Amino acid sequence: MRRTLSLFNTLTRRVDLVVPVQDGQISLYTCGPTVYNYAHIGNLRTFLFQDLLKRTFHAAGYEVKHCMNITDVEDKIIRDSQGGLPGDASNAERHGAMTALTDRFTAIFLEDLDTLRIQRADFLPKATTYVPQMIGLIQVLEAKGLAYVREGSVYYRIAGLPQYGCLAHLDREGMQVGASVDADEYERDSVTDFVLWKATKPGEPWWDSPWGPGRPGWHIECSAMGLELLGERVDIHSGGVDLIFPHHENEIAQSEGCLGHQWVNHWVHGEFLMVEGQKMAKSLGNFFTLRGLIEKGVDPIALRYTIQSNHYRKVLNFSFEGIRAAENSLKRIRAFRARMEGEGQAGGGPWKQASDPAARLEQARVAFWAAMADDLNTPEALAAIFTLISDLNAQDDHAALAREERDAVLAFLDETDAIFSAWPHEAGSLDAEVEALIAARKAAKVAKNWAAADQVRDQLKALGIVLEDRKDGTTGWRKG
RNA sequence: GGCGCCGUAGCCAAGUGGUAAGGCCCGGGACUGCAAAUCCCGUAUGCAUCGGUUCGACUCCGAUCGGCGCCUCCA
Repeated sequence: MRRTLSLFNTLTRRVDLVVPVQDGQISLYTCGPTVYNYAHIGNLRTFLFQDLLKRTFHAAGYEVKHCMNITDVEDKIIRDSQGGLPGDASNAERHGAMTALTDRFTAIFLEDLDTLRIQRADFLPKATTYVPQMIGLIQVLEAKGLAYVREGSVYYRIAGLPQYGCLAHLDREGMQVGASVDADEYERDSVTDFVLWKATKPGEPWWDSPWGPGRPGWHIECSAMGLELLGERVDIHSGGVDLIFPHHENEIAQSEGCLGHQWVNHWVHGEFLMVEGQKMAKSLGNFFTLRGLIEKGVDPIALRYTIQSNHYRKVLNFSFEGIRAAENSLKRIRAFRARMEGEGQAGGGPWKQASDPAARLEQARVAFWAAMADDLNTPEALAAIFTLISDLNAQDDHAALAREERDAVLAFLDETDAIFSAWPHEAGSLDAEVEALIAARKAAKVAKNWAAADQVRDQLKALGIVLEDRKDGTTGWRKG
């Protein structure tokens, strides 16, 4: 069974149904990191949103071909990697220094993704390995009259492409170009033209090209890798809102200028993250990396949940209070899972009303998917899970759910966890040890030696195990 | 100057023409040796403010106040 999904499309500014170019298959390009430093949690919000997007399509029955590039040549990378080299260093040495930096931070970035349970893309191309394709693309643009050379650099001629501005909804008349830092640095025909190939400068690594030594511009990287790995028609292209202009607008200009037809059907952008009500900035002391937060005791999965439980198109205000709320929300879902994995024990207090667990479950599934299909409305989708939890907890208190009903609920939790990856089945390898301690505690309880009984409970709590006494006199446990 | 977003309970947050989902926190009760988990009850006469349209508006329109983003560094 395949579900249809709709997403807000920056191109149309509407929530549009996603209709794949190839039935049942989604090609997804997401702009990856520039690997010159640690990713901060704002960057990671975008990657978490894209993981949600990808996993949702996968869970909805699509095959997803995902490409995320690694930008490993760029101004800041050059700035940070070339400092220790002598002025007469060879080009090979310069490339070596650049690669040393980018390899290091690429590895760190991938570790961060693993920590957050972000699935690896099918393709993780490095820009530096696609320079020939970039040069080829620029040559096509040159042949079509959309690019021109000035002093060893190549520029895109915006005036040659009528649809320029269609993504950002900007028109050239309304653009304020005075703020451009580079405005007079290059010999462009128009200040709005952008660079495709940069002529080399002293102290920079370079590649040979038909226009002399130089290096690719940032925007051309994504066009080249996207076209090469995902083809001429891509279903979804995604990034942070700040990439709408100029990066994605320029990608469209390059790719469509080259192809002569539309390249990407759906452009999807994730909003920014703020910290405690302010922009994240090193000067404000609120600049967080994943590793920094973990050092402060933040559970990375709580961060994942915090970010994914808010809508991706709304500014998210990160706070430690929010992390705490997320941790407690997750406890509730996980405790419910543990309860469903165990056996029921009826006999609770008052309740509102009986329900048919199977019908109630199906209702939750329908609500969950309706929310996810409507532009990834995760707050509403999670609400469907929480109301199910409340209803079935009450139900199970009174008339214990049968094994097959519990298994059906667990299947739904697995189905939703395939997207959120925050309430998986936890294998209990400590069983024997824990059971022995529980037996010891039971003996103490029978002897009404409460102090000894509580000591066992504290001992297990220190190991991350929470005990739950049941009505029938047995004791259950779970990680918590 | 141009384009655009947001303002819902202590905190987070969905809804967007038919009378306020959900989570966290908090108070009361049940259960328990005490807990934990769970359940039951309670917690916004109101959705920034002021007007307008409508049988009816948080939801549409206008104005105002407040916060934010983009207009070639940026997730």
